[in-house]
This record gives sequence, C-alpha cells and structure tokens, in this order.
Amino acid sequence: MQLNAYTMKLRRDVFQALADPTRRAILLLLASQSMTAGAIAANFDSARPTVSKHLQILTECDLLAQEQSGREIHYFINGKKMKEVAEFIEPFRSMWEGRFSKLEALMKKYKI
Amino acid sequence: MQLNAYTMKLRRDVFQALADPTRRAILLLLASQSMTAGAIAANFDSARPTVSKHLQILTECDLLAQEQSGREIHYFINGKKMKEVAEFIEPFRSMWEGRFSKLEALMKKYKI
DNA sequence: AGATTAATTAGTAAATTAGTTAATGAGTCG
DNA sequence: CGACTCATTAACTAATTTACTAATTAATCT
Repeated sequence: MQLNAYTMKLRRDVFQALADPTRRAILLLLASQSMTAGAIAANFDSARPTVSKHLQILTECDLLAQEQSGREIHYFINGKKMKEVAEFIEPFRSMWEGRFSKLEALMKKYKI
Repeated sequence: MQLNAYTMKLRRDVFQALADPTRRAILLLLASQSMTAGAIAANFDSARPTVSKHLQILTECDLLAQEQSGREIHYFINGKKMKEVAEFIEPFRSMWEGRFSKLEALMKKYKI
C-alpha cells in the first residue's frame, strides 16, 4: 500500500494542532457554538479542502468531535482535551501572576 | 468576519515553539531553575547544535531569556510569555471544569 | 433518474522544520 | 601564546506541513 499524507501516521498531539493559526481561529470560532464544516470554511480565505484538513487534524487529536446529520457534519469542541494544555502551563503560572514572581525568578536563576 | 494572514499571527510564535516535544521538555527543565546550554543539552540525546537551535527558537519568541556569564550562557524562563498561552486557553476552561459543562455543550450545539 | 449541495479524499507542489556534521567565535588557563 | 572548553553558526539533508485543484462520496431536491 502506498503511503501518502493522508494514510501516514504523523505526529498529532494537541500542541502540534495548536501551532497553526488557522486551527486556533477555528477553535475560537467553535468556542461559542458548534458549526458545520461549510460554515466554518466561510470564515477563511483558504480553499474548503484545506479547512477540511484542519478540521480532520483537530478531530484526530480530539480537540474537536464531529456529528453527522444528513450530508452536513457538525463540529464541536472537546473541552477536556484543552485541559492537557492548561496542565502543561500550570507549573509556570506563578511566574507571571505571583506577587513575588520577580524574587522567585532571581532565586531560581541563582539556584538559592 | 473574514480571517486571513493579516489578522492571524504569523509563524515562529509561542504556539509554534511549543509544538516541539523537545522544546516543551526544555521549558519544564527550566521551570525549577535556570541552566546553561550545556547542562540543558546533557538531558537530551540530540546533538548540541540541535539543542542550541531549540534554545534559539525559544529565545526568539521570548519564552526564554539568556544571560551570558563568561563563556557560559544561562537560560531562564520568561513566565510572562506563557501567559499568552494561558489566555488562549481561558475561554475554554468552563468546558472542562464546570458542573454544567455537558448542558452548556448541548446548548451551544443547538444554539439555544 | 438527474442535478445540486456538503464535505472529504487524492495527488502534487512549495515551504518549513528538525536533524546532522563541520567550522567558527570567544572565554579560560597552563 | 596555545590548548581547551562552551556555545553558536553554516551548510546540507530528510521529513513534515500546508496549500492548491481535481475527483469522489453521499444526501437532498426537482
């Protein structure tokens, strides 16, 4: 079997999915409501198959789920998957919001 | 609203930097203390110039800052930049932690 | 049935990325 | 000064990503 971009197993994790600005815009679009592939694509300049591909990538890594109704496919966000990203940045939170963040930064820097 | 290359952020941004697992590991390493390039590289199998490149990318997008001391370069995290990621995730938070997340999801889905 | 619509899959080209080894720059120390 | 060390830059390759047009699948409408 010939392997191509569609059949090959590629690296697909949440962070890689978020790396593309179009995909982030899709997620923000869907934050308020679910939409069909066509309605989503209407918000972008890219060709429809391009948006379709982005939707597939987001779905593969579980950031989106789909539900077919007739010939339309509705896409909606899987909030739980976003949690993975939130958990990654959690250890850094104190670095931008704590009162003592500057002091802490210095202490870390000089390994006190 | 039409989203295009003007309204979207271009490459080499925080999200693109986080897409690589080695770079995420570097950030986690530095979460507890600053380290020299050599000490960081010692934690990975990649060749040193490879790690150096990752450090450069992380520095370019301000996730890391560097400070030279003699011939060593100390790298440390710029927590504020992480905030950008946190802010992107924020609108989705209710989707994984709210009591009513399932109900909300349904309401959004059917645009009630 | 035939035409239309919604969306994906296929195939291909261009750009970007991550990795390598070799070479270079710049402190440190005998 | 010359050898050694820390780290980056240069040059190159292989793999991956993103994009497009054309073709296909499947549901709906007249």
